[in-house]
Amino acid sequence: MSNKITIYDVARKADVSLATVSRVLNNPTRVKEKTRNRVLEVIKELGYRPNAIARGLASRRSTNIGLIVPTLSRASISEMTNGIADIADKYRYSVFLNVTHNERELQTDSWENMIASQVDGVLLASDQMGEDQMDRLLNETVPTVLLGFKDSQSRVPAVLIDYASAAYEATKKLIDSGNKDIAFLTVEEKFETNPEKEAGYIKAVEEAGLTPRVLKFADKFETSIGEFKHFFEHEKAPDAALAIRDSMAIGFMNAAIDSGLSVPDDIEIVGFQNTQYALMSRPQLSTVMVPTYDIGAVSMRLLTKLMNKEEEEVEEQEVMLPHAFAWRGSTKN
Amino acid sequence: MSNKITIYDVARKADVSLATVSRVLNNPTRVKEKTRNRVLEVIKELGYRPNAIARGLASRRSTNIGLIVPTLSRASISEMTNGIADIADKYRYSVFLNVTHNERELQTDSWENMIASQVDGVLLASDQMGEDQMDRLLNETVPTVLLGFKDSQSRVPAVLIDYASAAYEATKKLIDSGNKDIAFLTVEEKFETNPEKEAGYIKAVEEAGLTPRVLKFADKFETSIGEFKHFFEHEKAPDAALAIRDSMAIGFMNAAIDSGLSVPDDIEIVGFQNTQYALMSRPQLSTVMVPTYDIGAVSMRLLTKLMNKEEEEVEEQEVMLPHAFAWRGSTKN
DNA sequence: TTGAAAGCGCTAACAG
DNA sequence: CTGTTAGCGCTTTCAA
Repeated sequence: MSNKITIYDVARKADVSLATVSRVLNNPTRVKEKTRNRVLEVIKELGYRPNAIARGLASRRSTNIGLIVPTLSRASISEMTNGIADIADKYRYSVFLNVTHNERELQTDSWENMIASQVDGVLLASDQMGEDQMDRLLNETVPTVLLGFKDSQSRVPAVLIDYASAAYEATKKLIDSGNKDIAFLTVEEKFETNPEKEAGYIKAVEEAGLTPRVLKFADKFETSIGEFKHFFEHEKAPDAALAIRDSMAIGFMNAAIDSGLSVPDDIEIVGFQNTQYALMSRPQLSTVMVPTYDIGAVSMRLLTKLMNKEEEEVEEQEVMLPHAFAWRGSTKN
Repeated sequence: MSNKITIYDVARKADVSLATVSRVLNNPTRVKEKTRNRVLEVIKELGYRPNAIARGLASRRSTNIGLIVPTLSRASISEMTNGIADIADKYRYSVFLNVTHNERELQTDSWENMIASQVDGVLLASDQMGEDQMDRLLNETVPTVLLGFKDSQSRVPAVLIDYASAAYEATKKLIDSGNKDIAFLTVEEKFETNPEKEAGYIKAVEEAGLTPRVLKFADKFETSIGEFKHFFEHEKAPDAALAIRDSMAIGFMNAAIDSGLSVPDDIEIVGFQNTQYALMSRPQLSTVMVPTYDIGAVSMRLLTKLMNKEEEEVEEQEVMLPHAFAWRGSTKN
């Protein structure tokens, strides 16, 4: 919009047809070097910038991708988005951002419109999609990659970590330290990956002949703070706890300390994600290290391949990224 | 792309011209109700979704806006973006996300291309723009709003808070509590708003006849942690400190506590922004409450007005949002 | 290696 | 209130 200069102006001034100008932009090798240089010069001279919209209409490729996230308030989502943005930039794709707030209403036309015609592919980090919404999304013909969770029926490529194993291993560590009453801190809502984390936790606990203790708190941090306080005033404190998120682990840990317990001596705490939060708490939080940035970067890269049909043959990709652990002050040794 | 159904298909099936279909979509009142309903029905029946790209080309309005941010790793930026996304959605604008990493290189063509033809307006939250870049941005003819900072020459509409006053008032509070050696914690880089905060701090300190003490630490949190530790081992601890960011305040506070000091008795700490971090630290962090979400929401709203030329007459808008303070455990009383 | 010409799917005068 | 007709700025055959 900003530039009134069109491909015609360039063509005229360079004394070639607009087809040639188009070629130097899209298939430079198919234009004689001399002509190409002349055109390039005029382009620079005139400050010509191709109109991406016209290009999109003519070529039926927008070089835009759509990113659907539930919110940006969660550090993990933001970090993923950083990874996506970097790789998208590298491959010259622009990113359409769509924040859904996990609304389950039918009123999802916001992202549907986006998909309708403006994007060549979709990255989906919304972690509370209903089956119905997922179905609608799959009906779209644009390639899609799921970030940090997977379709229950594995119909869609996804990039994630093995949450069940991660939770299993973290719980195992807590068991090996001699803890008997190990709690799992989660939320009521069925986010995509939490059930997996819970399953890993349950498996480890039951294998050890212990009793699972799943505690549910508010999703919203501010609200959960009061619940943690209430918990330590009225319930028996566990020996250890594994939380689905760092922020929840920290809220729980702070409440434990406020109630007079000592971390990690009286109670050990482990979080999930390794956000910046983990380094800010006292003691610093032990946590599952999720390669969040990489999940974003890898899925964007995968999407570029799908958009170019580079791996059309591979029907069902599921990229499992490695996880690790950061053992810090909130656990013993 | 996903839908092969065009406006022609709808027109044919509804037995009207494509112009009429276009009208029911864009100027419903200018179509007889009966016709309108018939068209609407066919649209639904066929599952027709207008192609936004074609629409953009024909109308020369994309209903897209561009959002330029330095990173999403900073909680304040993410929260702003949430506000932007919500209002954009409300006004049916799509958001192009561009993460710059504050690179000062010439290679800024990523956002330049975005602006070239795909957006009707720009929201700029990049807080380290050089004069040259700013100039280039101003050369673009799309309306632009700055978020959380302002153009030094006030040429561009901006939505922000009065950082200088906020810092002044926070410092004043620290002075009134009897502190003499009050430090200001900042970073080396010249982000747009930090000099303002510093100016407010300096003003308050000098007014009270005290000596300013500006301390600079690494921008990256992980790096700064070591520097804080080093500081308390080798330098004289101040009586109080005001930081440019919550995360910095917390890192500094933790280091103070680790060094044997008691907060707030030995040293009072105040942050800036009121992110979730502030509630996670022990003691909880007193901080300047910046209406981050609102800054995003209000600027998006302002941009819609500018894009509709609703306030063309108002040449230089500067929306100053109110700030407040959250006095918590890291300060006395 | 280059040019001519036909659209991409829609909006926006202009008639009627 | 509705239809006709030009484009929007570019890509992409098809010929030359």
